[in-house]
Amino acid sequence: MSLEVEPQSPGGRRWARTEETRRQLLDASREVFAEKGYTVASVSDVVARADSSVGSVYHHFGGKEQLYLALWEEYVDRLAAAAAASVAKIRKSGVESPLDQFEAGALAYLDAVWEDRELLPVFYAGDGPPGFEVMRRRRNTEWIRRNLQVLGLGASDEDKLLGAILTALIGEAARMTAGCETKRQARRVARHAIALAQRLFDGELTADVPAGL
Amino acid sequence: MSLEVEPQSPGGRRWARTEETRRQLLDASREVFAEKGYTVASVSDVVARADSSVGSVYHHFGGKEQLYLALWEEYVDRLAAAAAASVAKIRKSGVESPLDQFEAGALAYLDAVWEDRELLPVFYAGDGPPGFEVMRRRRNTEWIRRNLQVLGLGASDEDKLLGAILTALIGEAARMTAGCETKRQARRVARHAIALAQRLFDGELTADVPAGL
DNA sequence: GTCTATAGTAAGATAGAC
DNA sequence: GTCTATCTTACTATAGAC
Repeated sequence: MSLEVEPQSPGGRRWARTEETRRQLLDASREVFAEKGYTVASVSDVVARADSSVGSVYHHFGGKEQLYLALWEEYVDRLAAAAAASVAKIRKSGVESPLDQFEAGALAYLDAVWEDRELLPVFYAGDGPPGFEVMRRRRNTEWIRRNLQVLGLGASDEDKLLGAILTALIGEAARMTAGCETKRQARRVARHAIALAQRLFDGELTADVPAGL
Repeated sequence: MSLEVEPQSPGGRRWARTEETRRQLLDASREVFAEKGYTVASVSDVVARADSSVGSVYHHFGGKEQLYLALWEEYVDRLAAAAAASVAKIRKSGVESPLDQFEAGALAYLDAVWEDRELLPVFYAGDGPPGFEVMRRRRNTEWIRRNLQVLGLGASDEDKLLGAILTALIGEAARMTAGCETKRQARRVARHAIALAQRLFDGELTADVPAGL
């Protein structure tokens, strides 16, 4: 957007300062959105918390909505990365079974949800910018479907429904783990949810997938 | 609220007129909310469509939010009534199995969703008054749990999770049936969803429930 | 890049005539 | 009960100094 060509001062101060402002705003917005929700929270609330200014919000993000969206992007990236890393790791260790890979990925995902549990209600309370809920749903469903296409899910109505339900199932598991006090409890919930998910696959896949899976 | 003691004119005109205004506003709001969503739609839009006035909205409902809520109450009542009627009917005909009763109720529910499919996105798009999403979720979960307690679901974390997931499952089925062109397709989706739901019960209930179920 | 001060806008809500 | 006209409020978004 703006010209970033000016040479940074020794030690990268200039960039560091800019990035710091961005971070401060994101961190503050996380707190404020968590407390008040998107609709009620105002830009003033955020900048007050961040010890920054309205102008900076507009400079860095373009407005309240984009600030919220930026926070969300960071969040989903973090969760997706956790899941992907776990899957990569287990594949490297020689596990080929898609179901086992799903289990590992889902578990890592839900662990990450728990670690960052303060943030989940912000995006799942149904209080975001107009159109956000639809966007979030689409993105989640997309992601689940991509992760499950190894299991041979197609584009039939039945498979779409299954995909949507699995997405919802993971979503409910996420809500519940996010509400857990301890990581132990969260893990328990996660494992149970995954078991339920696998119960849904079972009937669906027995036709095509070798029994050894 | 106001004094309703004045004698109605012959044929109940006075009351009829009042009720008519209420209905016009509800019907108009249904259309407007369906087209623009809650946030974007304004009270003026609604009264324009209803050939009514802002004052009337505030007189009858108290504001935009309460108007939306009234529309929702009507909607959920209609769906719940359809489900309850179907369950009552099948029980009267001698069916005792909770699972069969669940099937009948869910099917009737989803049929009703399809009949009134224009309205579903209004309440499931995540665009309602602040706090609505939470309220809707609570209400749905409550309702599902009440309907399933005959199946012996308790208050453990596991059962809560199962309840939440079943609620979500019905929700996804509802979204999808609402998007179907024909009643035939909708039925297909509904049946499939119910089959998936029963797959979730199966593992859960085999311990307590006689095999004959 | 950061800030303060201000403008602009819109919509929910109310008062009061009929 | 119904309507019109108006008020009030609060926010997003911008302009412009530093």
